[in-house]
Amino acid sequence: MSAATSETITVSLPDGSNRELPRGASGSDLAAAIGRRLAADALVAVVDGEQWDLGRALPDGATVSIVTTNSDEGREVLRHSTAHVLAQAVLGLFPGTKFAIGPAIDNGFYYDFELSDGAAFSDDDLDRIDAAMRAIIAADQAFTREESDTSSGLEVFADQPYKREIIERVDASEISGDGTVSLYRNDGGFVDLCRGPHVPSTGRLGHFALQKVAGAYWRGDETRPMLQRIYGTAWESDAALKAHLERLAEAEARDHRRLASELDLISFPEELGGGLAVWHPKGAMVRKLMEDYSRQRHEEGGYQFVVTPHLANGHLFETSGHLDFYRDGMYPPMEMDNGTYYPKPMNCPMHCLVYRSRQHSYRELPLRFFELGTVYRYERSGTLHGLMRIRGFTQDDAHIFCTEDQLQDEIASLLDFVMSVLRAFGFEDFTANLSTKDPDKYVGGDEIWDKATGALRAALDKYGLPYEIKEGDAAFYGPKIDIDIRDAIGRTWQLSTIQCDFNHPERFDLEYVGADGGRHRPIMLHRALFGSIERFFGVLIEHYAGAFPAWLAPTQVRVLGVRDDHDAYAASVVDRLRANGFRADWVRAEEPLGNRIRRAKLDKLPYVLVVGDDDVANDTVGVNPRGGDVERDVAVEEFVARLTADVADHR
RNA sequence: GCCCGAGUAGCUCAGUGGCUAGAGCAGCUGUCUUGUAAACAGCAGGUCGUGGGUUCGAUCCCCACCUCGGGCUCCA
Repeated sequence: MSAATSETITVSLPDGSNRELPRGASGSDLAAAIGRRLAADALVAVVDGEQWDLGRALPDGATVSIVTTNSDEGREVLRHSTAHVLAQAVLGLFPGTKFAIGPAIDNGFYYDFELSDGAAFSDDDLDRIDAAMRAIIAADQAFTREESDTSSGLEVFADQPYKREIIERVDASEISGDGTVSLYRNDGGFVDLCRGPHVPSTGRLGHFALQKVAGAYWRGDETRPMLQRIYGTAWESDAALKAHLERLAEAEARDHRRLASELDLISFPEELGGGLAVWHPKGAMVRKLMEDYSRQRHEEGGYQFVVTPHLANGHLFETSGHLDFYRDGMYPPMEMDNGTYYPKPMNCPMHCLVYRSRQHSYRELPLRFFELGTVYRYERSGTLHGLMRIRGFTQDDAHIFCTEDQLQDEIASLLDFVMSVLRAFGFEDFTANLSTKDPDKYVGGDEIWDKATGALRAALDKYGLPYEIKEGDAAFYGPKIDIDIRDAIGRTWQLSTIQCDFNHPERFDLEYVGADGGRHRPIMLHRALFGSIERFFGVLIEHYAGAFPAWLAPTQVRVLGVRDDHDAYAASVVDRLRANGFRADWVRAEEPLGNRIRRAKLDKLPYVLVVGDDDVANDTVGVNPRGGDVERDVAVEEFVARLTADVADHR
């Protein structure tokens, strides 16, 4: 490092080089010294790992990098500053509004407000606010940071109870602890309490869209006031904004509720009650195929099938602890002549009863029980969402009983099994979370926790699955792995879970007889793979945009005669396809061929076969595959071979 | 549960304090005999979410309820 003089400072840059600057130079000055492009794109500086406004003077000897618009960090700053402009616009248009917090979130930002007299924003208001924001941005107002002690901060926000509450919390050392808060002032008299940093001036913003208004509790706490939240999205360029809005439109087009209705898969009849679905023939066929595959894999994987009822006497859930820990998620009890019964919210207690029905030897462990078990959980009405959050659903639930020595191998093979099945359904991109012990709330000894957590981690490492560790996030009864998949348009869904349980074996007094002749406690593993069949089906619909691969498609092939005198041949082709185990149908030639093809395409069938004079003569078909080119004069046997290969390869 | 929004034909949606509430698609009946994403004609289809109120008169205005949709961790 070169020596700094009283007139200069030296900072080091991310590439390891040093740069000398006049004393008092700011992040902006540094960016300008490096290059004009950088100066134009610069938003904030990162000084010794902390984000600073560009205008702050850099300290001598600091490590500094410049955050530009085209980075996640840069977009976060853009969004935060846009939220700030939103607040300025709202306070200008709605005098007397109390404002709360306005952070950047994934892909956007929000700001929470309380309008006077408990009023709410309308869609028209959003348009007015949008216009006011654009005026503030056009004025290119500078964001000016100032630090103040908490007492003067409280004065500045004398009529802003939410800001005061935040300051008081800062004062209580919950956030910064040094007794100061930072304010940002814009031209035009707007001042916000804000940790910062912000872009240098509002002119750097502008590629934003306000999206929706929603209610949100202050601090997410339903005992506190309901605020009006405005959501928006902001990007570094109009092109990026447009791309994001197109992604949202694509997600909407794939919405499983819309596709399930269009493709006649399932419905949610009002008469049935909220959060309950009926499966129509086509949806039920896909479900059957999912279940068939699941059962086949479990059978091959050494699982034993068990079946348990939907109701149980309350004593069972006292033993399992569900009535103590999970009562809010359970359906209300039914009083019956010999006790109080509950619909089951989970299958594990029943599987413990199966285990306990007789004595077990260490020689039979690990024991793997599997059930497609339907459970009922009370979800609050506002949280229900299509198939993704539902009140009655079927888990592909396995419980594995093993010895402590088997834990490591069992978890490793379990993870292999889960991943292999998920891949069979067309998912390729996975991440995992490893949840570890909450030191304030757990059962079982530290030694077994360490061992189990180590086994989970080793399995993830061995498989090469990227994972994050969620410290203290485990349930009280044991550590767990959750597996997220990434779908065709980049969204992630949490599906599978592998959980260690040191509690149930204790509560149900489960035992096995060891080689030493003594009684020992097995360890229990919970494993859901699809999670819920309903939810997994919803994810599949969205992943494939309703166009199921041939092995899952409710109808794989539709055969269409060109004229009605080809119908008999079409029917005979269908018979041959069915004889080969395929799901095929044909449609009478009453309407023009083009229209019948169109309907088959709208139904997203993998194959349409068209048969005419040539085909009748030569025992061939014209193959029109989904998303491919038409091919004429394909021998029926040849087509059967292709479809067989598609199904075998899960295409 | 709470805030906001919505509920009109099987689906997607127009529409109005006042004659008999409309369209497209789907459905049904005919006609057409078709070679790769929309043939033609006709018919039928509605307690305008449910209940109450205001009114001479309500699908429309008011109230309640039901259902659906968006949101309710992201820390100034």
